[in-house]
Amino acid sequence: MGRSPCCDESGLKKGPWTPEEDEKLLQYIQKNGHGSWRTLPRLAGLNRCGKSCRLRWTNYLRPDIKRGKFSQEEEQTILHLHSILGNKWSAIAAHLPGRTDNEIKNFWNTHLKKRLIQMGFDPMTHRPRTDFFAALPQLIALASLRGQLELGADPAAAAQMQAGADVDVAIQAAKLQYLQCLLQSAATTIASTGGGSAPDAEAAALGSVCSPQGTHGASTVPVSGAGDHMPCTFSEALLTVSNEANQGALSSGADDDVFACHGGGSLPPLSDAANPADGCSATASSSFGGRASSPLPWPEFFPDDPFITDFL
DNA sequence: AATGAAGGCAACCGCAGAAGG
DNA sequence: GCCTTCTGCGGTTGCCTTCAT
Repeated sequence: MGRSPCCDESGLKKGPWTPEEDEKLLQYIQKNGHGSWRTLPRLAGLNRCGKSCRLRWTNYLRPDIKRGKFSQEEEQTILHLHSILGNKWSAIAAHLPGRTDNEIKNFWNTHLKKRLIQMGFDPMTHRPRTDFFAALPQLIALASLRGQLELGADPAAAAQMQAGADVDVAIQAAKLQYLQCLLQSAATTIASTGGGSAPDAEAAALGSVCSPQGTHGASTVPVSGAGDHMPCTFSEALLTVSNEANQGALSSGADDDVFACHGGGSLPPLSDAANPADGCSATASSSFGGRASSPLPWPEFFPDDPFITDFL
């Protein structure tokens, strides 16, 4: 490709647009359409390159542009589509009438991305940060070592603890297996990140996301069934929660579904933890894989989680 | 009130693919 | 099939505004 930029001709104005320039461009396009962007500036009497005119039109002057803050529904749609499409801003914008790709990109970079990071999610994969998982084995080993040292240094305490050993060992084993399950999930995520072609992903998005006309909310949850689908990315969790909230189901134990992995101290079955193909091993190729009944830990798994702090 | 830092947004730049000759 | 031109997209930059000290 290597083609020279269209704006390298000297004498063409750059930088912010003046109201007069806006008016000229608006008038011209309303009268004649934009036609060829390259010739437009000359015909419209603008000392700008065509590229600059096109950008100004599509991002600012277009009459159907929606201004103002993004609604919660729009946020959810962006999060969901980004988890599937990645940085395909134009594709995401196509699902948000009145919003430009530039606006969505800016909103993502300045708000949503930071929020995900703050909540411990990788903004690219929408999954818990892998750097935490990378450090987890060492933390576990350290905790184990500390426990053994304490036991060895105090025989009386060791004897006392032996009394409740059966229960403790069982709990610790369960917790360990649960953590292994999480680690397994992280490894799977890393290994499979980036899979899937864009058209496929977009098709999947189209199938599961709101219509362009914006009937969000409950309908944004994948059609596969909110009842048996467990969230595995941030946006899915968000969608599931909001969906269930919309249905007034949260108060009747629906949150047990969303936060089933450890919410309230419940743990996945031990047999499940040993099986990499079960629900505790997330696959990143699609957010909507056939995980019928196994809970996923992602949405609520944080380093400061009571379960984790308790374990360590 | 002044100043520096951080945040937010508009616009630019360069690349890649499509279209046309 | 190759080359050139045009358009669109995503990443990045820089300016302006807001906030904190």
